[in-house]
Amino acid sequence: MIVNKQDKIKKSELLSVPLFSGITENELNQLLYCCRSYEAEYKKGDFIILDDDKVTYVGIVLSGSVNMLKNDIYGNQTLLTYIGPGELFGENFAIQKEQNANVSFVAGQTTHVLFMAAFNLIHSCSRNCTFHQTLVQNFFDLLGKKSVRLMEKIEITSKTTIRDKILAYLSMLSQEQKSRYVTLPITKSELAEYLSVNRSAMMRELTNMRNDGLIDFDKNTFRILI
Amino acid sequence: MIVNKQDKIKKSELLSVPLFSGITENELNQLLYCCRSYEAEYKKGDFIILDDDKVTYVGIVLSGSVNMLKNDIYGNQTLLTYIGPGELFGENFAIQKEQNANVSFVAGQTTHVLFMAAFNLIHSCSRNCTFHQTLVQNFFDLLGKKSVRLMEKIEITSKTTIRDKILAYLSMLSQEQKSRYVTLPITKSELAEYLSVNRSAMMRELTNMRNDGLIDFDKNTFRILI
DNA sequence: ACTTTTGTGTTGCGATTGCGACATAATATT
DNA sequence: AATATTATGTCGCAATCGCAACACAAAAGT
Repeated sequence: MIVNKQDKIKKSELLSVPLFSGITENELNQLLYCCRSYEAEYKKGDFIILDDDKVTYVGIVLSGSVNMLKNDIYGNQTLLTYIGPGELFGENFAIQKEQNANVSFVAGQTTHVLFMAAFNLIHSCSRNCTFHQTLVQNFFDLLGKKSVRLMEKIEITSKTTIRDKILAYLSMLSQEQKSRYVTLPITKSELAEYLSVNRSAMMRELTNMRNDGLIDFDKNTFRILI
Repeated sequence: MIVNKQDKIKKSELLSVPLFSGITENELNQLLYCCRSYEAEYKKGDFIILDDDKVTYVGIVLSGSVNMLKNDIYGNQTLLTYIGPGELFGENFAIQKEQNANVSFVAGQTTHVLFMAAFNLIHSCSRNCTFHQTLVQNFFDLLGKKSVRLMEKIEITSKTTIRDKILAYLSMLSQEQKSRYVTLPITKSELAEYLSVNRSAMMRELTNMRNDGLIDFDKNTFRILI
């Protein structure tokens, strides 16, 4: 995880962000201006506020990670999903307006974010820039991925036992990281929250699974032994 | 729930679909042609296939409902969400290409669906129709709602006890239907599946809750007594 | 009208889980 | 370097839940 110490990230790095795939450096400059974009850095635990009264922004995680939390009326909190580098958040501007979804975004670690005005991003500007087609397509692709993330979480938490939830989660990580050695992108406590299970019950089950020869782990590194 | 017996639904009814909000009847005609749209009717339990090899279509539920299911590699099935009149499904065309999400759509009852080519829907056609701005905006709003639906499910299933899950679910229904008398849009068996709990355990808890004076119910009608 | 399938409701039992309490390790903060 | 905070690991106990099995009602298909 590389944290950029400069105020502004290099253009070349921005070009590798999925949202800008197929966009040239020239177009990117126009685009960033068009969408009133700016960058910000957050430390672990910082709340990331999206609403700027008049303009609604979407955030793109450049480095680090952002946790998406939902609070219910009783004050309970659910970790909906976490957003990694290259991914979008806050793109559901419809939500914020129509109903109070009580979704909040919190930096999971030191995190660099690029903000852009959502409206300008998806609508052609007066100059009818050529890249809007590409951009809209990319935007939809990212939305699809976000949706997949939520569905993954549902699939995982739908398992009835803690053991099955852990296995489903590790299996997902294994696919993502293309290895049977996987590194947790979150703390074990956060994992328990993500799986919607009691933390100590999860710890107990983890050691049971190790004793049963299903998995092995040390700190945040896990090995899946089938 | 009105099921249209005709082959084609009236234009005036289509205009009331959220995706077409702000679109004139004239524009709608262009649009439907542009997007190679067609209608289909399904009976309860019918699988709805979206992939048409070359063009990927999105579906709009005109009447009835569609259940969105996810199958894992072990053959387990999860009811991700259900899609009601005016709502979209299959819009994540990015998903089907990039990774096999194993999502399938099944009619929950007699259901009328309008299909449209997704690409043409979000991209301006050669004639640069004026309504594309509006359409893209509507599309995003609907995607946001879909996302909210998934988050709702996560919030509900994240509760630790069956009782809390039921209460969270009924509270959501109550908000939707703007009444403390609510009608289940799905069967009780499907509800258990949606809540990711054992059906008989859910039944037991329902009667417990009735005995404790929390709720009352008859068939598919529930009353919330706080 | 009859049969088959699907949905509803109930119960006992054993397994799993949440909870609370505690100790220690690791990380931040000053 | 000292202190505070957060994360990790373990355990006993009581509550909850999944499971299996059954009976009956409702709906769908013939």
